[in-house]
Amino acid sequence: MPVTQKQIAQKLNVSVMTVSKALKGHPDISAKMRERVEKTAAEMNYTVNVQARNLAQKRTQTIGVVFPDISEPFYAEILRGIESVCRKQYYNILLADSDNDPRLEEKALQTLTEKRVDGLIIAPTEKDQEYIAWLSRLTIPYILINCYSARLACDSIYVDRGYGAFLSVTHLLKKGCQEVYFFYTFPHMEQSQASIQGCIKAFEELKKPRSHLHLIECPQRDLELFYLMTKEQLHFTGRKIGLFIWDDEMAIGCCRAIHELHLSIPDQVAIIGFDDIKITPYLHPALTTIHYPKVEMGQSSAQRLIHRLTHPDDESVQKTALSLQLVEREST
Amino acid sequence: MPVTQKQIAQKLNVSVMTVSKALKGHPDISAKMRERVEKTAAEMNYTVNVQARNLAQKRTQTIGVVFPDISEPFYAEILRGIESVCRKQYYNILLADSDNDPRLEEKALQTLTEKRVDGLIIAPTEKDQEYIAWLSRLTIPYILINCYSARLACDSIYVDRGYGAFLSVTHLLKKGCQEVYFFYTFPHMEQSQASIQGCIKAFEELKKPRSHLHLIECPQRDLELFYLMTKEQLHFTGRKIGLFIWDDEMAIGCCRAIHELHLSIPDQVAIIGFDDIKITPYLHPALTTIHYPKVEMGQSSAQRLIHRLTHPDDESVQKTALSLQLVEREST
DNA sequence: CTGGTTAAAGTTAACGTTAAAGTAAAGAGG
DNA sequence: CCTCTTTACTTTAACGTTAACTTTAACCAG
Repeated sequence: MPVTQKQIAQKLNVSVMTVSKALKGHPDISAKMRERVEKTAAEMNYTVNVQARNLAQKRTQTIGVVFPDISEPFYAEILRGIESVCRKQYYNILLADSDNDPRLEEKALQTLTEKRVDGLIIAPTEKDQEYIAWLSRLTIPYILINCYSARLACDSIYVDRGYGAFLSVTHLLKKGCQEVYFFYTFPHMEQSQASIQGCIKAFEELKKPRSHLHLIECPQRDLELFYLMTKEQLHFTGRKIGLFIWDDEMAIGCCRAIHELHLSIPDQVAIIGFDDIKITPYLHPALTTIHYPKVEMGQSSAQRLIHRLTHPDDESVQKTALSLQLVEREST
Repeated sequence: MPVTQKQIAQKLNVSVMTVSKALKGHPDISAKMRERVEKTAAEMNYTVNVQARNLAQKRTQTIGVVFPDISEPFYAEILRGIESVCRKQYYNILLADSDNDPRLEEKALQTLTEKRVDGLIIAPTEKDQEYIAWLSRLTIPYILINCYSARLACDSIYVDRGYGAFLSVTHLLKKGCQEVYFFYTFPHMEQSQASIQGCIKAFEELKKPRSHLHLIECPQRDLELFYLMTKEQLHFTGRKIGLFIWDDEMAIGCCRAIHELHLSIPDQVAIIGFDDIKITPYLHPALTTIHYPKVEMGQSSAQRLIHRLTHPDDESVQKTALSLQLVEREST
């Protein structure tokens, strides 16, 4: 069993309060006494019991982060952004993985609430009515990231995926692609629908026939699935093909399929991803992609949340869109 | 402020204890009363304060996990293994990232200790004398993974990287490579030294001249660095080159360099990675690698730790080596 | 030497929950 | 009808820490 302040106090024949005050450098305590306490605490291998402290102080100095899948390099980079801000402001992070499952996400939110985190940063998996109702039941400040919903009146930080799609498809068309395929997933998310609209808008602005835009819905975000769907759906007829893929990781699977179909990148097939994860410049061919400001998104969300925590009276709702940029590499 | 049992009790005009017992289905409480309490709790949006409960129960039902870098797909897969076991046994996970920095690792251990996790699973960054001393000060059960040290008398689960290196280099030599390069990092780790010995052993067994084995030490585990080092160190003289790279992710950087040097894989350069992360089959060319039992490592460590927690009297020390396997793909 | 200030402790109660022991009323057995 | 058990709840105390208040003794100006 871990050592407590009480045990230190008994050993030194002082009160528990003296120990508590000494350990946090309270001016009530004389230098001599403080040193004695510190020395004994070190000898006895004392560490505070954060849970007891939190209970007494009625705050945890911790924020909860809920991601669909931490193992995606994409979320890992957002997390770095959050972490760097939290570290400076002495906040701890409690991370929960929803595994892309709305039910697990609710459970994660439940768990974090029970641990009494001071606030939440959530990258939601889904946003149906029920989920929104659940969110509104939260009594602590929270911020949604990587998600946009007009229906939700809460702080959120997102990118305009529709605009990203527009950029991508415009780029593909300008590169001479005559058939454009958009491989997407999460069909129920507003962002997916916005992406589709972005693709269509690009076709309209460049006055290309809509029939050359192929929208391919992948039921799951899975490497093998994107690989198989590409192999199945792609038909090369001599007309240059443009591929816009939901994200960079899935694009790796699609590239594989293109190679196995013996099509050349970027001559016969141009391909563009989304996110700009770290390995994209090293892939063969290096992947053209839409740069997603991941670290910035993490930092902004943490800053905003901490602001909310330290200014509970500020009730304004802030929706921030971060900007996207096309990064041209070898695959287009 | 969150609702407490006290507030529920007041509303129902019963004692706090009745509420507490009712909420956990204690047989002392009548069905009627339990339903009333449950209903009111739901209405008032009550959630337990886990910290208070942990304090009272003197255990957290939580294990701490310390990884050098969660964003590596490698650790993400180990984590999945840990998670699946913990979920079944009703343990929570508290994750900490040491960012490959021994000082941050100590801090992470400190934080987890303060949060009073019941036990720890640690993938250590470094293992100098000071670190070992620090570990021995821990008063809770812990398990080291992905690390082997003869000097440490504690539970550990690891793979024999030396044997992996032996497998790899033997494979490269049998594929006709005449010059073999081993790109490695973390030179102070016992595993790195073991790998070097494994390479040498392969050369000896196949009676190849040691001078054709090139050991390249990369000061950091970084994609750009491995890419640059490959470009700088590789000299193709017509003799087939074999590359054995510290891990799959770094191998992606090396592949990039090989392409830029206009060398063909696997004809002029064969390359083999380590870990078998998810994307390797989809890379172009698909990467030959050593399969690392990541999920199994996670599961075993969690099982072992939970065993230690539930059988505090069992003082045996268990060192488990998991087996490695070569997965041949297109790059060799 | 008095009254007031200050330094350096100590006391009390609280945070939200639970374990353990206690109690009152109802039901059972002889 | 009296004891004995059982049911259903209540009381008390504890977990480890801290906030807020109180005490004690020393110090110092007038």
